[in-house]
Amino acid sequence: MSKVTLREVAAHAGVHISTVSRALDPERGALVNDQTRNRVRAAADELGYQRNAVASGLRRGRTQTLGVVVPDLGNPFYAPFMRGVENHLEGRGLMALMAETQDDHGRLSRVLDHLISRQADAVIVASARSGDERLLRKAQEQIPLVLAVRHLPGAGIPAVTHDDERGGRLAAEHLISHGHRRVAQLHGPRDVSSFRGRGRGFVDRMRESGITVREPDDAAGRPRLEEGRRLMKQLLAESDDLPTALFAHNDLMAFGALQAMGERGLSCPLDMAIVGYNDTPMTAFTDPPITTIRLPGYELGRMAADTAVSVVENGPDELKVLSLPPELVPRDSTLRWTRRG
Amino acid sequence: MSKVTLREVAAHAGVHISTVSRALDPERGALVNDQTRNRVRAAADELGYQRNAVASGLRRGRTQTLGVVVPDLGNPFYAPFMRGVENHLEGRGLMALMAETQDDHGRLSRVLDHLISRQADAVIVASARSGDERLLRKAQEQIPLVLAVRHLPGAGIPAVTHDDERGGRLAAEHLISHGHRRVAQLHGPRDVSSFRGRGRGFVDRMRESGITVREPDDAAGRPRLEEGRRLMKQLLAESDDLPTALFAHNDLMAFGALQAMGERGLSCPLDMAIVGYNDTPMTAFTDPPITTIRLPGYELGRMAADTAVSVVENGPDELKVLSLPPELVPRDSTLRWTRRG
DNA sequence: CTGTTAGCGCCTTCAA
DNA sequence: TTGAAGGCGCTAACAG
Repeated sequence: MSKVTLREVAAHAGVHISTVSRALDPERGALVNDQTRNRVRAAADELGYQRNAVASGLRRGRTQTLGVVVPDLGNPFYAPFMRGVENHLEGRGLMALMAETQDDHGRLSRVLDHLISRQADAVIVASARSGDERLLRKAQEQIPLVLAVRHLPGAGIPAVTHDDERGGRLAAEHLISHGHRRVAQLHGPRDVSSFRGRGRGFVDRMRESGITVREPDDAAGRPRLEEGRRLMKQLLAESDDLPTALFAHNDLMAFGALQAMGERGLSCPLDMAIVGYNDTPMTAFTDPPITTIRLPGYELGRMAADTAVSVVENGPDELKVLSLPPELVPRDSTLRWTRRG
Repeated sequence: MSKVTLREVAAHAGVHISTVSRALDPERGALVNDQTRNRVRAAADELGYQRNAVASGLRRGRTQTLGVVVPDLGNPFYAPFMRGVENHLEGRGLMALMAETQDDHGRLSRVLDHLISRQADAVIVASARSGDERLLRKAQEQIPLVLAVRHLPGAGIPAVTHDDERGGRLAAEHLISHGHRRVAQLHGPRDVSSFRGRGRGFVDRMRESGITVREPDDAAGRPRLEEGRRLMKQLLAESDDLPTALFAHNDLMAFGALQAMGERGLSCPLDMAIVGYNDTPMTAFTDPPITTIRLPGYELGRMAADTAVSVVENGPDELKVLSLPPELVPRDSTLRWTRRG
């Protein structure tokens, strides 16, 4: 493997290694005589020198590395998110260390320890849940943190999130305007602020129109397809007086609900309309295409990365909290009902 | 930030720092007296010591880091792949540095340089294309490489791939058995071995049954939805004598083809049957659900990570090349045609 | 079993 | 503008 170090380059160029170090660093290159610098660069090129970022990181105390922690890489929402992060880092000489928590507190703890040990310059945490506050605050003493997607209000950590409550209201308004009065929701895990926000917004807006939102006894343990299916089955079993519309707290749960309906011989939107959340790419292609609230993953990723970088460079800003607005994307899963109603 | 180093722990425990280093390393812990070790551990816990992995990496020449390079994080196929990698590393104390190439040669080159500079212990390359051989061979002199998903036969690099040619044959057999005799394919980028394999297998098998495979003049520049749509439009425009079945080289292109059909008022599978490739999760939910060839992303990710780890630990094995078998997943996009035919 | 010594490769004073 | 020296935090070889 490569053993070309500053020493070899220095010998080759006939200068001291500290001169090479300076000449090869864009920031300090100006401190070196033009001729010398060219000579050094030529030598470096010829020998195929590549700076050892580990040694550099140790000395400088900066590793040019960001940790990115997501709950579930299997959730298609996080692909654009990671992409947004990566695209923002690429070209800046930074790279992302990736980790998944499976919404497990212990795992989050281990991941953070790991990232601290590796001296990541900052960590983007997209998997925060209530109950993680203490852990995160403690971690923050060791390493700059930026929350993304899921907020943790009051924890004093900068965040790049999304107005979930407004999203819930949008879903409610859409259904109300389509004439629905018997509605239900499949609630995502209650220890995640995003789902609480969605639920609150939806219920509040419905209540303003005098409508009570039904829910299965359970909330989802994980915001995944199987849980959506399970809850929907429960809902369908609970009564014959079925709701005419459903708000699922994310698209995966909406798919699960769709499956459960299919298994019972019910069709969407005729028997029940469905609104999902996230605008996962696949919602446009399902049968029927699903009306959903757009949560801009790519943009959130970019902004989270941007915030993290600026926190590293300028120190923790005055607790920056950004929130992107939701947007309703109407599709066929809420379409036809009006024709009947 | 944390400044607890071995020195502090040593002082606290009243021993030399090298003893602390030994006591805290599971591998060398046995070399230390039990009492001493306990004392050291207690001190470390009390002070909240966390080993500096950067310093350790510099000294040991091992960073416990793997690079993972994929072509496109937006392609849903790579989510399970990355997940497989991550899950295999988690628990082993390794982490993945993630990068995307967008199928761009220059970008791959930069990414590899970066990973070399960061002293990753090995790199999993899932974005190899013909034309990258020289680059990759050169990189391999500096850092162990493992190819995943896309093979580069003859480059002398260990690989964890999939039998694409067999997959293409499976697609052909399925269509033949459904009575199709006029068939076309949407070819993925020709500089990627996987697509060449799929194309070859499909065409060969069809030829064995005396069937000529039609293709639009172009191949896809990128294996993405828009390209699938574009090619399909081209195919539909080229003649009135439309094929009765289509093989798209991946699911995204199949979606694009489906869109193009919809825009022309054609329906699948009645007007044309479609077979995709990858078994992306969403293929089960589209309208119609798409028959596809399963490419096991999660398993490939795990195996690639496993291979990379073993290459790091045991040195480059005798050019290990693993290949997982494909499997046809029949769904509705090829269903009804038989009822007519 | 524990301490001493000598770096890993780089960057940053400080001096010349 | 360049060189010399010291050390980031850790570990490996050698002594004792």
